[in-house]
Amino acid sequence: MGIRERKERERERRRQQILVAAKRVFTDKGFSKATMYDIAKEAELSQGTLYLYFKNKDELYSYLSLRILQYLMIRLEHVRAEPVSGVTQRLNALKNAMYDVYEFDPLILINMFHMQSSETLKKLSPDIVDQIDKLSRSALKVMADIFEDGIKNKRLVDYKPVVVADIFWSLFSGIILWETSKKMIDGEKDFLKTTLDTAFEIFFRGISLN
Amino acid sequence: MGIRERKERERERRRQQILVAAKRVFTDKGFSKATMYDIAKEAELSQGTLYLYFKNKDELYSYLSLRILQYLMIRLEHVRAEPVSGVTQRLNALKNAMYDVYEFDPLILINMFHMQSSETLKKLSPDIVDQIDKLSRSALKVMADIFEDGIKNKRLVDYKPVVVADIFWSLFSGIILWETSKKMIDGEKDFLKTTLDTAFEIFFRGISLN
Amino acid sequence: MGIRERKERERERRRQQILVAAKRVFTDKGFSKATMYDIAKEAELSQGTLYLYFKNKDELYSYLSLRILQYLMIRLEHVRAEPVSGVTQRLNALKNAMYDVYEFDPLILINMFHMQSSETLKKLSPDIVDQIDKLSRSALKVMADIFEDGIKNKRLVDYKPVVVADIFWSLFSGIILWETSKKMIDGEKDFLKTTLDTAFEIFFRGISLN
Amino acid sequence: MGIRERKERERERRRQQILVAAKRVFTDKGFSKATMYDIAKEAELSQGTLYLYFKNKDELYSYLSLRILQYLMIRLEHVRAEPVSGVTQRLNALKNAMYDVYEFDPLILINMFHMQSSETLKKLSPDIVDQIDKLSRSALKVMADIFEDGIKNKRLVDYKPVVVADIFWSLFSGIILWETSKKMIDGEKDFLKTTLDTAFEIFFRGISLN
DNA sequence: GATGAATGAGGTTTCATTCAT
DNA sequence: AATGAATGAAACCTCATTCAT
Repeated sequence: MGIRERKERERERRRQQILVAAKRVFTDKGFSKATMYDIAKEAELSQGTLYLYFKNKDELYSYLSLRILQYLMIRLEHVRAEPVSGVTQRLNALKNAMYDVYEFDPLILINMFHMQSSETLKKLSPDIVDQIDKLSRSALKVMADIFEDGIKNKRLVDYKPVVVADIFWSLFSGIILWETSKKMIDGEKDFLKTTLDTAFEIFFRGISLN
Repeated sequence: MGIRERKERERERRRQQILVAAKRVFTDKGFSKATMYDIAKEAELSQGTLYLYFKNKDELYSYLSLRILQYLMIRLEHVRAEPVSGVTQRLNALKNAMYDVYEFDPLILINMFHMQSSETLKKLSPDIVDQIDKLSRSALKVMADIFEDGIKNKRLVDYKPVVVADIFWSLFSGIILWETSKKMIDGEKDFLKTTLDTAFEIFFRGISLN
Repeated sequence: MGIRERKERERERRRQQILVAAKRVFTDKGFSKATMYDIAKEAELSQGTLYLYFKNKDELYSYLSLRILQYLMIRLEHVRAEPVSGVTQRLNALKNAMYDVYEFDPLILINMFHMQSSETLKKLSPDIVDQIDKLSRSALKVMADIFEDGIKNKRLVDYKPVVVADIFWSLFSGIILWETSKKMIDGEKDFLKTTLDTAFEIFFRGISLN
Repeated sequence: MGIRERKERERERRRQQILVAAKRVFTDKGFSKATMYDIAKEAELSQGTLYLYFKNKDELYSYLSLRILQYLMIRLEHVRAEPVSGVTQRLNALKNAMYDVYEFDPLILINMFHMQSSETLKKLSPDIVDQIDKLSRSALKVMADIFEDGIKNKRLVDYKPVVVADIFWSLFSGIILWETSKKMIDGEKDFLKTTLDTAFEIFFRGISLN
């Protein structure tokens, strides 16, 4: 391994260290109440160092969204790559993938929508906006492909695959957001997993033929 | 009408005027980038005046959530109050109610989740936290009642009504959030209504017997 | 006097108060070592208040240049307005005007050239760049007019009036800069006035016929 | 050549390399907006290395002034060393020397005055302050000598030679500063050379007898 | 000698909130 | 009741300088 490569790897490790710290802090306090100082402290680095790895607070933040999308993509590829089996198994695999995504970062989705303000988007480097755009498209595409399979095999209702994928993803994130919100407000017990289970069941019934 | 009452009414009018302005500004810039100055200007009032009607920025903000919940509640009551008819009609009425809520304030849901940060909740007066809590419970309750009806009549699958209501609400807000987000990022055309239609169809298929 | 007018006047007074403080601080420390905190303290205001009157540090700074140009302009108008007399008297009046400008703000010229970095110019509002531009043109114009008079009357050498004015102004500011610099470096006594006297004498001899 | 000497020479070469880069950067951005990183990049060295050759930013900066003074000194010595000729030829030679100085570094004079802030001077090592002091004195001395010659020969007006030299230098740097400044602000064409010509002509007329 | 990642003090700037009018 | 100038704490961010490699 060349020296240059080692450096690059070291740099990547640092970025991850910062992202992990940032995730904790953002999750805990939300975007606007979290300060760069908090994140630096959590990462056991100085504030200045954060700026060596991320252009500004907004950009650091968006890399978190990117990260969860990347993880989602990896899991979805996995589902797609599995030896072809029946629709039922595939939908099941899809469900499990979503559970994993949730485990990977149960709270970040809450803040993920912070990015939508166009004011915020303007400050991001086009590169990252582009990446986020591409990744979410790809992820949706993979999901759509899975549904399309089922539709072609006359196992699923003939909706547009892209729309079904959109709804699937909306349902998933909507539940996480809402259940988390309820928990925050009245400290209820964590019914999320059960709710998610039921939701998937309803959804799959809803798109299945017979 | 007593003088006291007139004053109270006047005061309420002012509050609404501020809330309308705040909605526009928050929707446009997101919570953290919106300033009290922006809101004051939009409301054609001074910054100081805002504080005569709302304790602080967080509280002003949460009244917006309260407002949409109140509207939701009004529409739901309406659905419940309708002369009892078949499940299909009631689900249809429910669907229409949701469209109305969306028309009433298509974007505020995006920011509504800002509130969930427990740091934010701490700064709100207990009174408003309480109101939000009550209202969302009631709204969910009405929805649950509607589903329960169908379940009792053996027209709907025997899930827990509360859970079905939760999922229904999550699906609705998830789609709004996601579709809006897509539109922001790549300026796609507005497919929201169609997606929402399909989503409701799938959902209703999913919970229906036969 | 209307209330609006009074407010405007009050606002102008505040601006001047800040400019006076800023002049002292910039003169004392130079542009980059002077902080907004220093200026605020000197003006007995808070840092935030400075930003109510000036967009940023660079802009606050440039208003100082504007101020000296305005004073220069006033004095020059005075010279031009004087009942027409011989060239000698007018040049003398011009000389005195320059002495006054020097008294008005003996050190600010040192820093005035800070502005020239195009990086700095970019951050200024076009309005102020425009004003500075116009004022310095006008001032140069008045000087050129005076020289033109003498040239037409065959009392001065036939150089282009604009160029003569440029040289006159350069000589003046060059001497102030250089003498101040010498004083700073080796604390020599203040020969500026004498040097300025001799310089003007040489210059006037240099442009006079016979 | 001993090894020690070779090392010293190598070290000197490096210093010059840094100074050349620094000149470019300072000229481009002005003192305070230029960063050590910018300079290092321009010099194709690392930031740390700069500190092996110069104590700090201020010191690096002042060596640039030193450098132009050194060049000025070399050219002036040349003028003085020329086989004695008439005053006219000598003044002409002096004029050409100044043109050369201007060619050597047309913009650095703008920033040269940054140094005058006493706050800046305090941070410089006494050594360099001393050198700058000595060099500028010597340069002025050579100029004064030339003028003294003319005065003794009854060709120039009997002003104090030192003062005449001061004025000459002020005129020169004043014009460079002012013309550069005008060019920056309104992008006018480069009349500097012409203006400089006229200025010298006026100055020489002004100090000449008859 | 050279590097450049890391530091952290300190700068500029913002903005929720207050309070005299 | 309404104002809006003023505050000042605290945020983001920069950058000269250091030091382990």
